[in-house]
Amino acid sequence: MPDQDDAVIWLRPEVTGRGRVPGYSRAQIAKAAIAVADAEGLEAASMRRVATEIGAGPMSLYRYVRNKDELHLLMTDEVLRQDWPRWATMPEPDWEQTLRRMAHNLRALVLAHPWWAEVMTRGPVFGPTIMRMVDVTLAGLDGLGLDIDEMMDVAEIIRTFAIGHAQQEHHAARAMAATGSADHANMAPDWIPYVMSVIESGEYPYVRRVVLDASSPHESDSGVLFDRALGRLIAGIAATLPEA
Amino acid sequence: MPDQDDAVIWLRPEVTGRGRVPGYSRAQIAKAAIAVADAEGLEAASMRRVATEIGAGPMSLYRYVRNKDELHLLMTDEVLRQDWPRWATMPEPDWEQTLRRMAHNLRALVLAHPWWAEVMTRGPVFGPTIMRMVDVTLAGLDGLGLDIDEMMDVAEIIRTFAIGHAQQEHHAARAMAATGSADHANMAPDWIPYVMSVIESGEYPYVRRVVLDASSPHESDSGVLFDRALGRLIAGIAATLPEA
DNA sequence: CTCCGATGCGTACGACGTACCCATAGGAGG
DNA sequence: CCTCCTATGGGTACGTCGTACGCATCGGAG
Repeated sequence: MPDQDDAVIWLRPEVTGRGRVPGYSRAQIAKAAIAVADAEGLEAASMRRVATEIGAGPMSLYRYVRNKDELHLLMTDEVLRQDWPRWATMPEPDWEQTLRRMAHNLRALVLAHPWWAEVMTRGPVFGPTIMRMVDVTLAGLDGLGLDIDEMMDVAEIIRTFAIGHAQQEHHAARAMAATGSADHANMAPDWIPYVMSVIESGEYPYVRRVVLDASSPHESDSGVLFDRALGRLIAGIAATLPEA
Repeated sequence: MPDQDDAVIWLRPEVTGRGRVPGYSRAQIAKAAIAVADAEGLEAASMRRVATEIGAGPMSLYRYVRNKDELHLLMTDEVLRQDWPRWATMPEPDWEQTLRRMAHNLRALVLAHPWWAEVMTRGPVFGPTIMRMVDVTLAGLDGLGLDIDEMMDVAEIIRTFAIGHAQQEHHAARAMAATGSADHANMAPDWIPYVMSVIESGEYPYVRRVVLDASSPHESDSGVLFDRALGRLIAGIAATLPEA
């Protein structure tokens, strides 16, 4: 895990040494915001909500963070920082193994914190641990005859795939949980009648097959589906390496 | 392009035949909302804003759409409907060509309407044209010995990759445009000093190389980068096909 | 002890999503 | 033709949001 001092190198300095001592910490704020987002979604992690969650006034967080977007960056970096033990032993000597581990780590993060994918894909993401992750990944791709742009491109492909696929897995799992449990009527998805009308219209034969012929234990082996697709992607990358 | 009547099969019926005749149309609302989102981002396409844009009152849109989320679904489907000529001639006899065209179409849509990727990845997306797109894609994967789950999985892999990669391209292009044009000081990215501090800290050698050694015309050939990565992915899929 | 800079936070403004209600338009049935 | 009935457009209102601004207060530096 990166040093706690890394938090000093943030968009704003943690402590300045002058004036009143802060009553909260960025890590504390991030943890509270993460808890809210995990339980109720990213949009629930608002400035005011997180502030009241830690017992602070509505405007107090602005001493630690400039925007709501910066709060979300803080949360995103903190999540990765808590997961850092999985990354600390990278890169592997084998570049394929490095990419595999990176992809599986990202997938696990998205499944654990679904809002994380939203922040990671909405725009460029910065933070000390994020940068360290990029550095580790690129280090694992060094010495293959790729220049820095190509290395970054390969890393981005894996990153995009892993986060996007995991996000899709999460949505599928949620949809199945919502349709399967009719007893939990509180989260009955409102698009069910529309999907029914679609498959009854007869104009979408393949969509109909997807809905009706889907194998039930779809989620149990989603991990191996992910790994299989990842293997295909890595094999494709290996095939176009310079010294292959 | 799908029939305009397809709009009738929507989450709510377009016209009921009784009572006062509607003064607006879903297509009109969607077009206005798309214009706003293209110009100022998805979060600017609010209920009130779109309503005033078409000269309606704050609550009038709720006669055409149930939620803000449903407005975004409407926009998303309308964008695809306008792009439908590119899809109407699919599927190709060659499944690889079908996937290639699908991926390139999705990429073009994301680059033309960056907010589109956000809606497509935030949750399950429905709509008549979306369903048709899924149907066409799955039709292109029929007869390869895959069951419907595997066909859907292959399509999702390509879809996830294309949208995610295009979204990343867009962010990279925006970042480069923002840093390159210092004259347009209105959109000076606020993370520049942080990135500078990161590469000056010396702790992130590869990030430093990415920032300093990046080849300038990064965006000109981003299309071929996309196509190369897509080719890798398709080759990987082809290698694991049943009758290969 | 004094000072001064940073902190915590109250107030306030505009924008948001949307629940609720009502006047109204305009085909359907007479 | 008139009447009725239903769906429409929209006004009002409530709670929440991000955040600009200002002020009292705390506590280390001098």
